[in-house]
Amino acid sequence: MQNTSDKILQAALTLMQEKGYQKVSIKEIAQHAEVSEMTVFRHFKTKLGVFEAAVEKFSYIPCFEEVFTNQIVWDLEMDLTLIAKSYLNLMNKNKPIFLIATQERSEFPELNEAIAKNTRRLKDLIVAYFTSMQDRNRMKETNVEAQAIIFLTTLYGYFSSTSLWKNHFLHEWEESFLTNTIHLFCEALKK
Amino acid sequence: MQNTSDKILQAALTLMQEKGYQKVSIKEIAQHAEVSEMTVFRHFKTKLGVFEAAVEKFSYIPCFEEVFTNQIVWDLEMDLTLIAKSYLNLMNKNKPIFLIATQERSEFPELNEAIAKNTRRLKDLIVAYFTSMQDRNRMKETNVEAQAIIFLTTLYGYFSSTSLWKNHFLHEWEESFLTNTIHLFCEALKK
DNA sequence: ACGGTTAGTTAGTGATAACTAACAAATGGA
DNA sequence: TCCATTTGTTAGTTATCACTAACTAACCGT
Repeated sequence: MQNTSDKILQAALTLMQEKGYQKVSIKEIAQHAEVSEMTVFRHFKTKLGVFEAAVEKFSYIPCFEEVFTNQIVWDLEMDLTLIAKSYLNLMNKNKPIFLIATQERSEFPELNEAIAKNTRRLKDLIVAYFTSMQDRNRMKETNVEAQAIIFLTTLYGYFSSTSLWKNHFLHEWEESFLTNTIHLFCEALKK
Repeated sequence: MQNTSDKILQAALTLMQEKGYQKVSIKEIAQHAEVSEMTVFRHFKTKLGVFEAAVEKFSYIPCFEEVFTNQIVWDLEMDLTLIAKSYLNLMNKNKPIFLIATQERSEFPELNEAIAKNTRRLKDLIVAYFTSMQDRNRMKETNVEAQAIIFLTTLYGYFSSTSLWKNHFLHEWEESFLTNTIHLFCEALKK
């Protein structure tokens, strides 16, 4: 069983990813956490305090470097699968924060930065990987940065549309999207 | 010069796409439109009324069918460019509504539906196009629906990330993203 | 059993915002 | 010039919400 603070933060995050920061009231959070309103203020002083503590507690910073140094096997299809899963794992663990960030762009622009920073790091690692694959003569000579960006953008599009929108065109394709996408990239880039 | 109603709707849309529906006050809209608060209520009765009128006035429904029947030349690269531009044109014209929709998912879920419907229509047209290209022996035999979905998801990822986030990994690649993406798809799918 | 920490209750404050009412000023066509 | 429509002004109502204060009840280790 979790303690009072955790119950509050969990409730806050759950409600805010649905409705956004602004539209969730302290009263609502308290009810959802089954504590009194006063308890929330005693633990976190302000509503902003609740929010910041929740973000702090639930944000996930991955270690991509470990993946790239230990799990790469220099087979384009297998490695792209690994990379895609690493990215989606990052985004899924940060999904509540991502969802709040989209609803509070103007109020908390720094929220996005936390996620974007990780994505940029991953992009650089993919660029390095592609370059190395070209050196090993297993990938066509193309602009590696462009390919890395397109790959990440596709994954972002997949994550974003499935997270944000229920009735998207991806409907019923969620399982096979990844394998089809990686197959496409391999067709285009493999040597 | 536009009339009073138009000035109000324009101001409302401009402010709401930045800050969301909830966080924009009637007072703010009135000031931005250079009218009095009362004028806003007299024209649209409620805040929701302002919003609905703005959405009505500024939503854009494209005619993809015209594009597909008249402008297709059965060259994969040229046609994908055309299709991509049609999609981005749709999304850009509906950008204000898209931006509000992302900030008000829970409050106005039907907003997304308006855009999603067009996207699904476009997807079906792309599937038909790909099928026809296979019949003409100009495209590899693959699952056309998967390819159509991946193509649209990539374009959606591009549009979404550039619209929502300032400091994304796409930075500085915005112009050449399209040509690189289309080139990738042609490499993978052309026969 | 005592004392300190933690939580609940209740009442209230101040700010904001949607919306109303009543009246006055400006505008513009016949 | 007169009338009708549109707009501005001001004052007020109602509701919500973040946040405070003061007191009380339960819990828990020593």
